[in-house]
Amino acid sequence: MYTISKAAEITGVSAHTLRYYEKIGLLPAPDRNAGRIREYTDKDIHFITFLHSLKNTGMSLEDISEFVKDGCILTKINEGENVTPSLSRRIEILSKHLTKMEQQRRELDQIISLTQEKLSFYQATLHESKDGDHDEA
Amino acid sequence: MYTISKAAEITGVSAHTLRYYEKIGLLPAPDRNAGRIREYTDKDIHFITFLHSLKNTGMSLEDISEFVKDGCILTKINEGENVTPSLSRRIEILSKHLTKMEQQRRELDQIISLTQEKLSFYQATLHESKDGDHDEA
DNA sequence: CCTTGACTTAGAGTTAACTCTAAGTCTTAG
DNA sequence: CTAAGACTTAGAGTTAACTCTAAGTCAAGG
Repeated sequence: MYTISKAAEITGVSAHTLRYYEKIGLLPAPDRNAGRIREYTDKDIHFITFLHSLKNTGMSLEDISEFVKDGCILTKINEGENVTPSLSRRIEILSKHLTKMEQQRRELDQIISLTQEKLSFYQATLHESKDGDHDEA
Repeated sequence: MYTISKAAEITGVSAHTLRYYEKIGLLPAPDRNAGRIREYTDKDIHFITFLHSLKNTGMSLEDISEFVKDGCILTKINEGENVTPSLSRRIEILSKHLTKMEQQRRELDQIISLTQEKLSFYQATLHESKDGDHDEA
């Protein structure tokens, strides 16, 4: 069990932002200690970290919202609540996001490869120049 | 050779934004037809697409700027201009970005796997329910 | 010749996503 | 008992990255 500031520290999302996310419905409200103070569980922490990853990979809060709510990913879908959208709708949303993420993954891969190439080239150059040119400008 | 609006169409970056990027120094100024109208080459288009990928994968313009300028990735580094930073500095910058992107890729991979799992689960459920439950809410 | 699409500068407006302030309450540990 | 850290609502301020408007110029095509 973690307080909001502890959760902030662990996840890298500020306490302010955690309350903000809760307010806009992006995060489920955590349980409260004696009905007063937020108590984040490991599961909550995990979920927050997951959202943070989605953000880091360039997804907007709006998209994340649709993704986690309608897609119900990582949230309880088997507890008999009647709030889940239809199966085929969920499949549609998840497929859409999957396609987008796979495209993004390809782009990222390409950039990583390019960067690695460039980097090896530089490093080779640095080695060669040990007896000859010098480096600093 | 492409006009700005053609380039916009191809790359998905608006003409406005192309001029904006040029203005803030993110894009090199393309050659002009009779010194007046921007003419984008295939190389320019390629570079713009590359920048767009960086953006899509969540990099800020500031980071992109540092990445493409100091890292000199995809830009001319072998034409005897004295503007390149030192080799070791470039290596440092590229390494830093590479680490960040690799972390991002790990996160993205994780999300993709999770999504794929969820999706197969849904699809299996959909198949099973062919004789029994029905789908639409 | 006039419309279309390119160009310019300068600056205003917008949207997303925070980020903070005010102004107050409550509770527990020292 | 008081300071620290939790909480509340309501709303103001900030930053990034566009996005658009104004108000004008210029050149080529139908």
